[in-house]
Amino acid sequence: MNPSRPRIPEATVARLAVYLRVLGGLADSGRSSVSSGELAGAAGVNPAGLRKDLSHLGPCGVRGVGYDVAGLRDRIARVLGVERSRACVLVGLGNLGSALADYAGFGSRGFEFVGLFDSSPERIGQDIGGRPVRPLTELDEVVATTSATIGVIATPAEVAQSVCDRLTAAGVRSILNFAPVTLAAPAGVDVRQVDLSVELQVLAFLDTSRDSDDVVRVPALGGMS
Amino acid sequence: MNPSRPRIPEATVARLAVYLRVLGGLADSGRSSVSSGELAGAAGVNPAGLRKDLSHLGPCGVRGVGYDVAGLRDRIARVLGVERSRACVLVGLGNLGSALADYAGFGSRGFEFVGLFDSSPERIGQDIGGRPVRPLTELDEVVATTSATIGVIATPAEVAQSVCDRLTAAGVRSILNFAPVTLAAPAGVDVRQVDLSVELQVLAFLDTSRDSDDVVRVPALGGMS
DNA sequence: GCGTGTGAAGCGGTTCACAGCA
DNA sequence: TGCTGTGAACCGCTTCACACGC
Repeated sequence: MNPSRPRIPEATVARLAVYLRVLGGLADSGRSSVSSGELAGAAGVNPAGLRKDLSHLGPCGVRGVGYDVAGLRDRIARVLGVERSRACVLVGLGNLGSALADYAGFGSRGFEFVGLFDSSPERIGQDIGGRPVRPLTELDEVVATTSATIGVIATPAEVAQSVCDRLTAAGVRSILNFAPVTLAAPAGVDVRQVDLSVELQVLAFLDTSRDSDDVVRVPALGGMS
Repeated sequence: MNPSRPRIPEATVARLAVYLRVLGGLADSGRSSVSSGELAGAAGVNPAGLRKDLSHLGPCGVRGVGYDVAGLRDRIARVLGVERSRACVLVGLGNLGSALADYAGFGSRGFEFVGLFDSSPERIGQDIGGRPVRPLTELDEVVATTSATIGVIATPAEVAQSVCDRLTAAGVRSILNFAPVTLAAPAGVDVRQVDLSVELQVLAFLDTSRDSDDVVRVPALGGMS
């Protein structure tokens, strides 16, 4: 009865979030319909792959025509669970944490920071993005009263694991971790890791191997006829 | 003759960067040797998978013993191309860009920001992380004189594509993009996308589907003997 | 004996080609 | 005719099991 039960591959879920962003832009500019080809182009993927992704939601287009922009957007939002705003807590308000707290993009995409936490006395009480920074001791209370299920860690690496422990103890079930450490969390808690250095190092590798390849680069290019 | 020529899978490259981080920590704490099991545990992966990953670099352990911490670390660093510091430029010094420019972790992991750029007059001239913010007009010159091949985009979405165009025109070959848009770049230029909203939305999905699954959750748990 | 290195099997995701419907 | 929806082939990564070497 529920078409999303048979499980959606995680790779597809990540792309659905991208489609959602593109569809939002199209809707804002007044478009009412798109083809898989156009949508795929804007999202940077293969049209057939996009249709396969959408097929996990059940039929949602019109053959020979395309997809209804607003309808598809709402459907994806519902599947992702961001059709209404979700409560998040953020721990660690250094440069990165402050940037996240201040980032307007989250609010418009279905996330609201209902609690900002730090352990440093000089940060507590500050206002960031219109919300006060609280001491970590209030974490349990805030998570309980707001029913927040998502936590974001933007602390130094050394304390990230202990923050993770406190978040899970407080009832948070999903964690986005920016600290450069691999976190251990109880079963049933999802942890996603964003490591900025890893991203740069992958780029560095592609960069280096591209350079080495240049030596053997195909010289085939003698005019085109 | 070069063991890394047969191409290393990108998934493996990303994990190599994680191993590198873990090995750095082990070396700092004085450890001289590790087994695949221990290293895999600390990196959050399967031991057999770790050995398979390392096999792409050619034999680099001692059978029956394990891996030499410093030796493996240096070898991975060389393969990734971060054995010496690499020059990067950063465009966009809002909250996120400033956080990145200020992040000490990059310096210790083989990256140096040799140029910070913004188009906003009130940001130009500011010092962030000990470096001055310059106008975008100086981009070509800085890229040329420093031979920077990596660029980081932390601008608003609206201008990200034009910044991407300028970076590639200036000679940058690898781009890390934080703006929530899909960039189009010439062939031969690698673009990696980090979209914070996408990460949160994937978490939201896992969160929602976990909740639905709870209804059918295994009640098997009747003491442990 | 122990832990690395690796061929082989297994699995999931991507691509293709075409059937189906407006 | 045009574009969606999808079964099937294809490809690459992950996992397993075991041979190899200290």
